[in-house]
Amino acid sequence: MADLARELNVSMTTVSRALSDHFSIGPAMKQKVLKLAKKYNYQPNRMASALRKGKSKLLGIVVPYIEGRFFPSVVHGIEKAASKAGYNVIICQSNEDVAQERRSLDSLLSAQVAGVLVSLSRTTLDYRHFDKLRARGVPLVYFDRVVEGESVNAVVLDDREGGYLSTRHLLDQGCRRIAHLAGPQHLNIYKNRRQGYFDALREAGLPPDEELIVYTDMQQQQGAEAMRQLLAQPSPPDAVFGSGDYCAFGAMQEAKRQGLRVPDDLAIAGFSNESFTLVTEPAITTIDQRCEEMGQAAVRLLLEIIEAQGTLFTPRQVVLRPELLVRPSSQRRVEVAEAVPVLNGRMY
Amino acid sequence: MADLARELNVSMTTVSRALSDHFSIGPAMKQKVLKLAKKYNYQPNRMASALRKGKSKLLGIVVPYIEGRFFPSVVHGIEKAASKAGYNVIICQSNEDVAQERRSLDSLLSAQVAGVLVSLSRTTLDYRHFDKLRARGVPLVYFDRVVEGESVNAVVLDDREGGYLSTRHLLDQGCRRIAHLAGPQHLNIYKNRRQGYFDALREAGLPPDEELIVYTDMQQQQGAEAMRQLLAQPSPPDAVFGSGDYCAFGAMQEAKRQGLRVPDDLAIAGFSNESFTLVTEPAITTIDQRCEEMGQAAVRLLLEIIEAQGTLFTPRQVVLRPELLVRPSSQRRVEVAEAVPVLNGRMY
DNA sequence: TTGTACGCGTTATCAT
DNA sequence: ATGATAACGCGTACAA
Repeated sequence: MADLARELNVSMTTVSRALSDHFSIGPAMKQKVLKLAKKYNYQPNRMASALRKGKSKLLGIVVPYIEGRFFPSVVHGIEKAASKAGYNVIICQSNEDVAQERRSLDSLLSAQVAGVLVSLSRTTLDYRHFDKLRARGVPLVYFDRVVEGESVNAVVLDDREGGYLSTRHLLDQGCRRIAHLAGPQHLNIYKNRRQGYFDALREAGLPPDEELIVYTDMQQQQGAEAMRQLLAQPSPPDAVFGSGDYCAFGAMQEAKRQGLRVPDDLAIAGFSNESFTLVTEPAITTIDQRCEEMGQAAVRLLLEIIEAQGTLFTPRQVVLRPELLVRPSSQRRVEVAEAVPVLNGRMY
Repeated sequence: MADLARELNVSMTTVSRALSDHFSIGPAMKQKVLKLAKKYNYQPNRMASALRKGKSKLLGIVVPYIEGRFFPSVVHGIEKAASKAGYNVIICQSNEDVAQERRSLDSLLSAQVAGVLVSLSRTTLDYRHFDKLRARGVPLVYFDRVVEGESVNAVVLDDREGGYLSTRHLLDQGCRRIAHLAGPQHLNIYKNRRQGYFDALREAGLPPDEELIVYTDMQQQQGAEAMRQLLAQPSPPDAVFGSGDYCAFGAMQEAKRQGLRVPDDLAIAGFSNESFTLVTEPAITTIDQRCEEMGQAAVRLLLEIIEAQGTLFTPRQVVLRPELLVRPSSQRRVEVAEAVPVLNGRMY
């Protein structure tokens, strides 16, 4: 900037204003400055700007990990929305570890981020480390794995609705003994999916049967193990709603191994729309979590809060509607000819 | 810092030095400062530090997108390695678009990153925008989709070896007419995979047959379409080596649809170890690309260059060895009982 | 061992 | 419409 100012025989103030399109600078001057800036390949130093203004153009993300389908897609959505708004995104992984989550937050604070998006680690039971953000006036939006309550900003999928839709669908297919592979109940996503399952049963006038609920860690093996338990019962289930695709798939494998036909003897539904659910035989009915929308919604909310800095902002919880994807694993009566499922995957 | 200095009746210099563990500060003083810093919840301002020192603790990543299996895993590896070294990572997506790739670089320069990791967009044919980095003294490491040549720093998979291993394996299974679903040849990864295919054939004394090579965009549908073409030929192939898992899967579906048995009538191998390859029937033989290692290796190389700033550093190309994962889609003679394949996927 | 004073690149304030 | 100046938070050359 100093170079430009010298060459144009104006002050740095003028240059700065011209570059940031300040109204008090004449169009002629602006043109001259911009042209010279281009010529010299001037790059604004955002750090200096942020230091001076006390406002950076950085957002922080803290996720448990970047793998599988869910988090990468959400991050994808976040980065897309953020960059459109002129923000860059710093990403941190907590690796499902509170201590690392804490360190990530400190790191982001040091980096002077303008706001933070968090999905809680599985081992986070105490939320005090997030107070630091508040204390420093850094807005926070949770997504998916959130702190419950009206006092936080959060974007979540309606997991209850997802559980409800799945179970309801299985009921519609004529199933009456629907088992549920539940996830760790201290995570509200799994609690809510189970609640949706209960709600659908109740609505259908079926009493919940504890025998039909198996608690798992959501892995494929545990799904298979759970299936073994369920099939060993005197009156085994005629359908399974799994809280996740991996365990649902494990259950399906075990059922097939024992000679059951899917969906005729046993209908199956999973959760998360993992890409592999499209290529199993049969393809697995599942719930799409609107990952990318979730990321976008989270960024929108966060930017809103950032812009409302100073003003009082009433915390808001955004709830996204899940989408039920009906596939052969649960379709007992095929009414319409089914299109061949196609992976719309990337080239790698 | 000013507050601490005042409270301890020392200068900011002393505080600064104590916090950065400078040798000229006595242990007693250090303790006092650190204690008070903790009490006041002091967070260093990295921006100010970076501005002053001209060196930030930020690395930039530019990837085409964050989806599928490959890039998320590499990013995972990068973030892990970077944070271990005290760096934060800013992530940008080019969305396979040169213009956006350019903007991402500008953005990262503005953010004053200490170094950049890039995997080229599919539409990048001209590399001049990367000169800006050099001009500004910002080290650059390419990974996977790289600029060819000895003059750049890069980490790549030995794609040729991957193609060779796959084809060699198919030959070992007794296949003699091995088709190849090739990818866009201006991307070296696909060129190299094809080269490996050629090499294996030559080694086995088989002449390459252009009839057996179909060029695709790597999508599932094109794989199926390619399979149709191949099976319509007078002497159809007895094996297919696909440059990617999606097109290999499309080919397999089409083959099954036409009544062929896999692997007996047609053996199939893909590339990339997408998670779905484990759950198809049969599970698809593929090549693991060592995604996480690639990320780590890229960071290691980048940090080496950063630390060698000023010194002359000879550009280096790191080549990772691919791993062939043999699965039922290509195994004609099962010699050992196969363990049940298990998705080691995350809980979502 | 500690302190003084300046500068990193930018922008807000006040003056012209 | 433009300029002079100070300040954001930190690190360091130099002096003490």
